[in-house]
Amino acid sequence: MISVAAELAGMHPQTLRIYEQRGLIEPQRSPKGTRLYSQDVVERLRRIQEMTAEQGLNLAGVETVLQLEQRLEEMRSELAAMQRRAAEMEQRMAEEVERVRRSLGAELVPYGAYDAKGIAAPVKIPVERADAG
Amino acid sequence: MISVAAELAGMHPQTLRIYEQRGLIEPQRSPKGTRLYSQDVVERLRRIQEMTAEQGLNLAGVETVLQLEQRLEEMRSELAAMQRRAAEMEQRMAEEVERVRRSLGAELVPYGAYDAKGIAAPVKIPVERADAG
DNA sequence: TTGCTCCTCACGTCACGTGAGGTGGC
DNA sequence: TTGCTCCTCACGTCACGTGAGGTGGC
Repeated sequence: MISVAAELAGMHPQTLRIYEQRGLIEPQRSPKGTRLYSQDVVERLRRIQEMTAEQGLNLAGVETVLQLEQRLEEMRSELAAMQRRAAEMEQRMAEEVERVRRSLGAELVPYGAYDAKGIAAPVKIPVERADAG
Repeated sequence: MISVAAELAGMHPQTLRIYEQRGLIEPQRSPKGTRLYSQDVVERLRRIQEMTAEQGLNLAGVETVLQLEQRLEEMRSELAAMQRRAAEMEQRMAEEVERVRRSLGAELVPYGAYDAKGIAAPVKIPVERADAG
């Protein structure tokens, strides 16, 4: 399996062993000790190859860059989640304002349910106000 | 000035010239061509020294890491701005809802503020119904 | 003159990758 | 046996830092 992975990553098999020793990759092992390389590991190897061969990083740089890229990725998704939440909140708030505004008129009308994300249950509103008679 | 900056950064003066040639730093120049190192540049040099000497990065790695760190910093501030905006919006919306509710008169009384997750709180409704009297 | 600056060239060191050498199981 | 795997050791190369050498202005 090491020869296949090395071929796929464009590297020398011995290089893969060295990278493993340095903790850059962690291939599985067969019961007999043969290294088994998953698709993920091969992708990581390609990424490393790109950094070392094309950009000229050394292995210390590769380690640091991989860590930083992971943090960047985490932050990206955090930011995306935040944007979703903000948009959601904005919409909900706008709906709430609209709903309450409507209730200023002659009648209070029931409004649609909130979605399934653990939001407070909708409240049924009396159709006529007590002093409206 | 190069000797002072080199001393401050713990480097050889010649190393500073090499870093400049590689585009890692950009010191000012006096009218006579002498390099002038600002505090910012010295800080950057210290950061580079940390990466090369302590972490063992080469210059290609330093370049990449510095770029990544800058992007991370930008993202951090973007995230912070986003959080501020969300909190602001939440407050504004809550105020709006409150204001409109008040204008309904005495009967509709909201209870409980919105919680931190931007979830709408249930609304307390007048107990009397038109047909209940 | 001394002590700084500017520059270029050359050497020493170290990290890294590759190859060789020797082993063992299908 | 062939062709793979496992491992360790050693060499070649290259990047990098340092020093030397020679210049010029306060």
